Amino acid sequence: MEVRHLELLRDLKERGTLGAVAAATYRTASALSQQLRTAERELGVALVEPASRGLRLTWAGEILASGADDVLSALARVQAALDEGRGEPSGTVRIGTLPSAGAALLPGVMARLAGTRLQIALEDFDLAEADYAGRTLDHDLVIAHSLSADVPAGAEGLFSGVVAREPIDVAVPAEHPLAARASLVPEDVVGHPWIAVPRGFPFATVLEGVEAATGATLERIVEIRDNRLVESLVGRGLGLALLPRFSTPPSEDYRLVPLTGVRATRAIVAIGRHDRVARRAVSAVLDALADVGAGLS
Amino acid sequence: MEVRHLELLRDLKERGTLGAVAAATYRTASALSQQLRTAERELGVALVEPASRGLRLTWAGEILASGADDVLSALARVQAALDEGRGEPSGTVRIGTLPSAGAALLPGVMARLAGTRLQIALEDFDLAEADYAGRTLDHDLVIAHSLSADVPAGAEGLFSGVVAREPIDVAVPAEHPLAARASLVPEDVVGHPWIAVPRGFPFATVLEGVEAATGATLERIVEIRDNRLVESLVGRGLGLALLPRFSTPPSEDYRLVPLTGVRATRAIVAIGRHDRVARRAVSAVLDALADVGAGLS
DNA sequence: TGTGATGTTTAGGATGCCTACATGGAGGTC
DNA sequence: GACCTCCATGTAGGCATCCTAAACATCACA
Repeated sequence: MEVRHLELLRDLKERGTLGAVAAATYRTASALSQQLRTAERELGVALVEPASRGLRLTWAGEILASGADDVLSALARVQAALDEGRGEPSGTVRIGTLPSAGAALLPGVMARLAGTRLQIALEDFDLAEADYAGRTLDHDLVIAHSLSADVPAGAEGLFSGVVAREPIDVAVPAEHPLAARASLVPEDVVGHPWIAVPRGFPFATVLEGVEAATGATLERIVEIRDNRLVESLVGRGLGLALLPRFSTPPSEDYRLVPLTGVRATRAIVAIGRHDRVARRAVSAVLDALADVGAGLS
Repeated sequence: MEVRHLELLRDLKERGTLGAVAAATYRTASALSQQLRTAERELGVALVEPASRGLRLTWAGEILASGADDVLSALARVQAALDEGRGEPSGTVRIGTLPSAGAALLPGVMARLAGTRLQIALEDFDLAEADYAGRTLDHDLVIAHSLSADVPAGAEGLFSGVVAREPIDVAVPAEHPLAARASLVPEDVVGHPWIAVPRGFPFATVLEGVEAATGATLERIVEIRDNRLVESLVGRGLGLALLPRFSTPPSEDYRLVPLTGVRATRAIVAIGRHDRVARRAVSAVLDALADVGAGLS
């Protein structure tokens, strides 16, 4: 019963194919195949079986794969205790983030971490809510968001902590009749053209909420993912759009007006695997995130 | 952070010297010394330091040694889950026992285990209560007893489960005036010669309880450890003695009379290290022990 | 029926773990 | 103080293990 084998089975379960695990761990598929063989010989049980083009875990493989988390977390806790005793945490923390929240949070985090021995490796990606969880395979911490709950879809088994709650406002062109309003309700915004996002992407549920509340169907003139592009389209007066308050820069071309009467808030959530979050360096970054997040609202 | 190193540090902490660990794990001290060096190089911290003739753990070594239990227990739980799925447990369970409780319990346990694939390796030793805990290093399960609490002295960090509660009776020679009594109180038994046990050994606390309750000092004509020897001395009329009810055979030469008015019960307790008790084979034996123990009272 | 993706096999090289033996220091004994 | 024992450490070499590279086998899909 070796930790290496448990880890391999867990990775295999998560990444699906030997090749993917091999690439992620900088080894060859051959090495992993041999490790699986060795583990099966030592334990006397089949751990994987061929399934279509790839492999599937047997019941025994499943047991070991799910047990791996406990073992690796225990190991990570020991490492954390050691780091704790050694003083200042150090090392590189790999962060993946959705762009808007990253823009709002990470400058502050980096500033707070300047002068420490912590390094940040940053990557950004714009995904559907449910896809952020998968990126925790490649990053220690993933900054995701959730429109409906405090845990993003798909992140149920992971560590997750709400960093901030960000209102989602209606971006109104400066000359638009609604631009002077202090706040808007769903009935105000129907009948105007909208710059929307594709289904499943951020804020789509808010638009659907507006439709559900009014019974109307919004006129979606385009479907755009990138918020900068949305901003410039709104600025040119092409229509209304939804934009997150903290990460949208002020502009003379549009105004952000709060939307009430439907749920128009997203939770910005940091998610990660338990064994990685247990690292002292990672939890230090998490603290910094929470700090900066609290300062936003 | 390798499990092998954690285990080594834990063993070193428990057994005291590299040589003792080497003997217990069938390796040379040189090998272990090299392992310590490797671990220190990998972690970048000193784990041990010379102290008098041997080694002492540094603060970092202490952290890893205490973290080892969590990690090894997690591993053992995975193994147990695997065994569970595989059906019947198998393997050898090493039991150490105090002789009297072993005599009362183990025939029943062995009978219950006949026909399974479980093997029992048995050893017995007569020790002071506080010394049983140390034997869990060499046995999966140690059957000990406790006169005052439900956990034997020294076994605080270990798994422990009460298997049975055994009354300690007064063994009275058949012709003795007290032999016909249905029960005795402390006042009844002072003024008679006693066959006692050395201080710190089983039942000594009961005798001290009798003295505390009456204010008298008992006349101890001998101090004997072995219960069989005590039985024969009582049978010859040399004096009164304390004997455990379940593990003392009936005889025409003496009678066992219950003692009331002082705590005269011992808890027969199975103790073991968490990672070993997590083994499915061990917990199966534990179940059998509890079964047999429940049948005694 | 090819073509690409996937896992497996084999051989060989690098690394790591362990034993045997020699060395050095610390305590205890006469 | 000389000697002995216990304990840890250093060195050299054997052996197992883990990995890579390359060829192979299998399956799905077009």
